[in-house]
Amino acid sequence: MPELPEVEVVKQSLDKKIKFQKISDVLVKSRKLRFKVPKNFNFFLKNKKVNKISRKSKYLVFHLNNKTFFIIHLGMSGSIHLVSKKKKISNTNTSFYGPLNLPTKHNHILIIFKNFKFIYNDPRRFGFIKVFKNERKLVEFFKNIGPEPLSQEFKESYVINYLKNKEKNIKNFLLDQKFVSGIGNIYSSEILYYSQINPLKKGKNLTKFEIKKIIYFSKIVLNRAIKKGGSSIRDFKNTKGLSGSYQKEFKVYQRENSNCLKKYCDGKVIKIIISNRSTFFCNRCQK
DNA sequence: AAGAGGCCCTGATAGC
DNA sequence: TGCTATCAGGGCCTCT
Repeated sequence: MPELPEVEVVKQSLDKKIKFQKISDVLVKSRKLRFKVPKNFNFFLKNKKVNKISRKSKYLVFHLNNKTFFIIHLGMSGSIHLVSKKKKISNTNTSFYGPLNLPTKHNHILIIFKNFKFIYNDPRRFGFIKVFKNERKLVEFFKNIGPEPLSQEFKESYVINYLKNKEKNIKNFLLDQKFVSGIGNIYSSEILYYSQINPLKKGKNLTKFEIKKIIYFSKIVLNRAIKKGGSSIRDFKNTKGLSGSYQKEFKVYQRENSNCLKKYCDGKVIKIIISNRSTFFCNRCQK
């Protein structure tokens, strides 16, 4: 689920609520995530304060007061819930992502604060948690992560140089976190729709103008999605309020066989599989 | 070295 | 009702 906009929305909500709060305990119900939850996770967090939460790519980064860090990646199905300890769970449960009601299954990690519980839920267990003893180790972990699409680094000269002579198609490049970090399967299709580029087009064949459009619309689409609280699909029918609404603005994603929404284009949205991932585009106006 | 494909896991949904 | 197959928003690893 979570691509850059969703993780950013979670980060913003969390930062407000748990900044400067002290962790009183950690309960690991299941260590079996994408990578094993470290054995010292409880010891590492207990009695520390969360100074800050930031986002890097699709990772949430928790800055602890003794200059150590831990990160959470939500994988495909991870979500975070804050539950007030004082009032009844059913009334006060706050979901920053996913269903408003707290799931009963797959609540793998509980981080206990003074007045609330932080719950990491992840049915598919593709998410993971890692800890870092110092900033150097954290930076080392992120060394292969490419520039943020919303940053100045993601600019024309960088992209032109990167895609030069590359056979790989642009859809796969947008999913390649080493090239640009934070874009996933939904937003890659949406960005290419706005850019009017066929997802199968090879990196080396992109024109300067097309590269400009990709950079421009990456920023537009992602910023708009953040503003809309991210996208909630699959479970969006039974979520309210705090879940995102950008799915209402999808132009191609999950719109297979529908008419292209571009003015004066009478094409249809088609779905193809690229590297085992569904890809949606208009075969008339995306060239 | 670059690029394609398999795989980790559970749940929802479609089709029979 | 119940079976099986297919598909999900990610990314690491292996193979060519």
